[in-house]
Amino acid sequence: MKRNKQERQKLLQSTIEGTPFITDEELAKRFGVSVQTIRLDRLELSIPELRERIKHVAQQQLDTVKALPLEEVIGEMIDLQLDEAAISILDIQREHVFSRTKIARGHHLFAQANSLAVAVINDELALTASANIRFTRQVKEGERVIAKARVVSIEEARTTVEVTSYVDKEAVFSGEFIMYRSTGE
Amino acid sequence: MKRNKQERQKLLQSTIEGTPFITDEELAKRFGVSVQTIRLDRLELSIPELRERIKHVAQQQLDTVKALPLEEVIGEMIDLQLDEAAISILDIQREHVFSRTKIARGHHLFAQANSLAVAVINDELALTASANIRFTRQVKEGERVIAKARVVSIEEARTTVEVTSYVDKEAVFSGEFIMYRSTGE
DNA sequence: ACTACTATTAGTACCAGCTCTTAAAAAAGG
DNA sequence: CCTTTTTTAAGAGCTGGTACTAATAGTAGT
Repeated sequence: MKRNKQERQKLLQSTIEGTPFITDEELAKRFGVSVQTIRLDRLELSIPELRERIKHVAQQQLDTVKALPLEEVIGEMIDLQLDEAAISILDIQREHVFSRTKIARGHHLFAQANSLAVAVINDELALTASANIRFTRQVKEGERVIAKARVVSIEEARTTVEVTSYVDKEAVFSGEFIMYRSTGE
Repeated sequence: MKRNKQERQKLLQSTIEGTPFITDEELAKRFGVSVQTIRLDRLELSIPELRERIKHVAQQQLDTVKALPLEEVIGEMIDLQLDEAAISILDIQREHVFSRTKIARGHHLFAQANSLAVAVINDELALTASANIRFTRQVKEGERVIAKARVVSIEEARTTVEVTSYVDKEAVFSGEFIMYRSTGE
């Protein structure tokens, strides 16, 4: 049953990926084989033992806890002149793309632009009222998106912000954001 | 040496908090006491053992990773008729709102609508080409947003999808998404 | 000095969840 | 049938502990 082994190992891999906190014993029960077989499989697939897996996950947490401020701004703000202009950078990583095509999902580019539009407003409250956006080129995993926001008009309670995002000087996204603002409330 | 004990326990607490991946043995060396003393201290301070500590940290990581937008669809899909219509639900929680005002950030509503527009397309590849959106009412933490997508026209390589999102039958967001589609590639 | 008490250390048995090794049984293929 | 692959078993050893018992050191009270 060569087939069975291969299939089991594939399943094993994805099972452990999905639920890394699983012991060999539980896996053995789930697949209807002995614990030894599971261990052989892990050996062949170079999957570390439970404790190592847990440690690894925890290590990531320790590493990223300080890097992830659950930001108000999506991407890294590198320039900000209130009511005038702002620039932010977003590195497209695995979590931003469709797993199949590796193309960035639109809402991440939107999020970067939108949060930049919010940040550039020099007021207590800034909310997006409407937006008109275009995705002009696909962005792939690994690319760095630079979003540039420019305030084009300030009216009573509305501000218009234009955001264009680039990868290597090439425009990939552009949008006009009508922002609602109010000092009170 | 009552004092010494108290001081050691305080130090122990902060040491473990700072570097949770430390064994009792290492701690014993660091404080110049026996391993048993460290264990007594942990017992008195209700500090769990190394493995439990690692597990705890990892568990947090796993929780946040799974809560983050790793999903292909933002929100929970509750109805899907390909190339026709789709409905999804998104509960607005703390991570979706501005911490100060508790108002949902626009890009989350956009993300829900956009990913719904992508999902309703019956094709290999579906990308947002452009969108025209309006935020018609603020959405607050705790509210449930129901997004309804409707395919309005299918052309050569473009499909137009209209998405309107509601909270309690009241429209909070609406958008027209021009989607690029292609069976090949 | 004797006693009481706390703090520390030591030692033993046990546990989960493994690794590593040797070996035998079972299944599949030629 | 024999060979090879796959699976299972059995045993020793490891880490980092828990739980429990007991001995020892130090300190204070009377």
